[in-house]
Amino acid sequence: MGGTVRRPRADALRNAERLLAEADAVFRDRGTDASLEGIARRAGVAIGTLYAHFPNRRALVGALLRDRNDALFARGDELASLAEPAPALREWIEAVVAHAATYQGLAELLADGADDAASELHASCERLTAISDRLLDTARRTGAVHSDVTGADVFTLMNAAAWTRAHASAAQAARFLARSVDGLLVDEVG
Amino acid sequence: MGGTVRRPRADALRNAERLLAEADAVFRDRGTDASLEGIARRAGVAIGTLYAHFPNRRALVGALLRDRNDALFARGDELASLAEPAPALREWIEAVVAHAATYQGLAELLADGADDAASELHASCERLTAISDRLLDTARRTGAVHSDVTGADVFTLMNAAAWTRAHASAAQAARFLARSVDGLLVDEVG
DNA sequence: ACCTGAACACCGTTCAAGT
DNA sequence: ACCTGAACACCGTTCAAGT
Repeated sequence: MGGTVRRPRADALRNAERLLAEADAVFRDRGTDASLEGIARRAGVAIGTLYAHFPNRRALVGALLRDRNDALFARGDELASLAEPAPALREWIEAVVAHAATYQGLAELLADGADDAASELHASCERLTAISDRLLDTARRTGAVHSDVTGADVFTLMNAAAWTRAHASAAQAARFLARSVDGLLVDEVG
Repeated sequence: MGGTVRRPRADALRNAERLLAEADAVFRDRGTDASLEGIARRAGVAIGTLYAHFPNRRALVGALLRDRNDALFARGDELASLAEPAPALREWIEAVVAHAATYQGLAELLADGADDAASELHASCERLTAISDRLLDTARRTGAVHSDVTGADVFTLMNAAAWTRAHASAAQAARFLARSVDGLLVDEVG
């Protein structure tokens, strides 16, 4: 109460930014299990500085994802107000899968984060599930989707598909995702 | 040529068996990424002994799986000769998923092993895919399964489902698997 | 023929000391 | 207010020396 928010020191800000930039590069290359010491080294700071800014690996990943998450949530809200709910749901799932596959290991962090309230990624997992539920609701009203599918089901599917992207050929992963999404939708046969 | 196969020394045999027993226990507990040093310690041997018997982690996992794999392959051959191909395929998939989920991390080793001819698990991955293809063939002949599904698709699905078992609630994982298998089968509606 | 364990290179995490 | 880097505890992997 009455505590003034101090603006961070300029060097601290610069260090945080360099750490994020190097972490992004390294995680894209080697996945979210990559060495944190290597990231600090590449950013030109001591390992203690990395821990001062990001108390653990998930916090670092979470910071890296913040902007992309916001864009994803906004896109989800847009899609929810679209005329055709089936393509909207499909596009939503594809966007989230692409997101969850940006780093190898991220799908695991997300899947685990949904069930762990202490995870730095927990809130975004709940948001992804909630948006999925919303898209399903409208899709259900037009009979485009099977009636018993939940947002949690979609969240599970998205993580499994993202994981598959890192552990199967691109072709196999694409087939898996397409088949999974088809399984949610009610056959549009005459 | 003419080389006589030497029977291993009794102590070497005992060490290998203790290593396998402890590795199984530890892997069930902590997954296939668990410390090999810890396993050697628990088995009462030096770390070099573990490496002498099993040159790498995959070789250790592979040795552990040998018996279970044989049982699985035999079951697959049985199922292939069953009258009703749809339930046979379903049971096959469920058995393999249970197998691939015995250790956390095993689904990843299997998925990666399919594309890596150097992996100690490669041969069993190919066998699982081949048996899946056989079951699909007979299922296709009775029109029970979608015509474009391949053994590789089923293999991918099984790994994704096994991975999900370790990274979602049991209920979610079961729903995911059930929905995925349903997606393979042609609707049996009148 | 097999086993031991030191040796090397690496890592996560904390925290006293500096600026 | 922030940064440094030593300290501690741990690990994978190899290989010379022993039995």
